Amino acid sequence: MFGKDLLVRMLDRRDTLPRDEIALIEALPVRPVTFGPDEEIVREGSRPAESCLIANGFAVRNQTIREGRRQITAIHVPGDFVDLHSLLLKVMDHSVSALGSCDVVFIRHKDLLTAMGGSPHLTRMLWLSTTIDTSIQRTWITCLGRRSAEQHLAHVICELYVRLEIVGLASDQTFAIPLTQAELGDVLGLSIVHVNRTLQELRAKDLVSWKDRRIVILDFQRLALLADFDATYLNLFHEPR
Amino acid sequence: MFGKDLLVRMLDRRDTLPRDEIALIEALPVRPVTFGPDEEIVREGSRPAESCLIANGFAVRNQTIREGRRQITAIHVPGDFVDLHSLLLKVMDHSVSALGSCDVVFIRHKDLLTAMGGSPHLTRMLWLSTTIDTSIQRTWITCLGRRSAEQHLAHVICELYVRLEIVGLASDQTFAIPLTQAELGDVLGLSIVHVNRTLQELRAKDLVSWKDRRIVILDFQRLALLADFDATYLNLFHEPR
DNA sequence: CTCGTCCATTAAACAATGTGAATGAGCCCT
DNA sequence: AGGGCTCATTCACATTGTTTAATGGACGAG
Repeated sequence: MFGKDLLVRMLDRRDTLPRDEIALIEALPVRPVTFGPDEEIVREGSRPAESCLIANGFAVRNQTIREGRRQITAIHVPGDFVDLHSLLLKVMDHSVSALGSCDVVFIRHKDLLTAMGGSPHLTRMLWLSTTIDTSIQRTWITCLGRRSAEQHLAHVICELYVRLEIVGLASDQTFAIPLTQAELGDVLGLSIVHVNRTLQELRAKDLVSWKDRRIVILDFQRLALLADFDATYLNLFHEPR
Repeated sequence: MFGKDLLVRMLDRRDTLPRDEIALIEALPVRPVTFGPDEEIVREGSRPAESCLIANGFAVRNQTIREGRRQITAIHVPGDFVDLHSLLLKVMDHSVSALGSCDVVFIRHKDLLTAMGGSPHLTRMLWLSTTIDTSIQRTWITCLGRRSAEQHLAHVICELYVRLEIVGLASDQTFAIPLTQAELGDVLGLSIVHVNRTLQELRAKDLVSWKDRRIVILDFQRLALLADFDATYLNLFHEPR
């Protein structure tokens, strides 16, 4: 529990985790904390001695720039080891904050190092989880740079659906996520007004419905085609790593 | 040599590499290959059994989208372990190609695993190198999403200068890089025409000169201020990792 | 030398996106 | 019921960026 089961599920989707490695993860001491909407989980500029794993709810990473504007560089779902990289980066160059109410568990770097010390494969699996994050970010770069606002939004919706499905939080073409249009703008790099316009376009084409924090994908196939969505980057292959 | 000295230099800038770990790196068998301009080093969709390190020259990662358009998601300089992540990702979701003439060395995954097997710290240092890539990508996302074309271009120039300085390829506010305006457009997510306009703006402000594949930064301080450039994300801190 | 090619540059029309302001729906608080 | 909030929506207009096309310089091949 405490989200560690979801982490195992997320990793096990990519390569079988042997019993002893699962045991190492389950044995990690955790410090559970619940954050309210918009509360800061990890502060920019801080030097964390622990990493946090999402047990329930959502979190975003954001970089702030001058004049209070910000860009969300990642959306994290339950099972994501949000700032595992702080283990290596030491100083946070961005912050992590809760999207809606969010339960996380903190795990000390010290304990992580101990657990990984005896298991090169477990180390690689955790490394893999950061690598998948990177892969997602590459795709976001492409969406930001070379796709239209409409394609980009469609792409984000497809991605969230697939990622949430892995941890059992999406099915039947629908999922819940507490994302306002303003926050969506910070994800897409668009103004609120344009997010709204873009959302209308997808609605007009009967591709999605987005209401009361719940998204329904009316035609995944057409949505994915419009977005040019190809799930390869999510690394859903189960194989030796 | 073969670029491994640069890799060591790049890592050693972040945490002292003990002699035995340097020896492990130096002992890695390499397969050197030289690529011509625009040649593909790693192909999208392939399943590499080796990772490549840049010894000399530059390489870019790019994702292609419909109609031959593309987005460059990273620029790699000598010393960069370009597709170290293929060790874990297995299937490439993007390609890597040479920018100008580029010498790389390929290192078998098998040999990397062996070298890392006995050294958790070396493993972390290599992991760190992929994590720095991620950090750079996060910053690119922010540039794409929330900064003006002018700021974005200025930011890229500042970043390249700092990164090249580490490996001794930039000094006195100048460095050479074989990047055409079309390619720059694929980095910034802009049209060629707009890249040109944006470059003119920086020239008009006497911030940079960009001619014959050589960039001269006329006023780093003002350029960094304009770009809102903060080098924290490049992790230039030397400390235990 | 001359042709062809690559690259940088410019112009003008057009499309995409941002800004600022106003409105209304829903909801919590009292 | 009323007030004050957040959020979604819409409008008019400003700004930024794209597209297409044309031009000229540099350079290598023949």
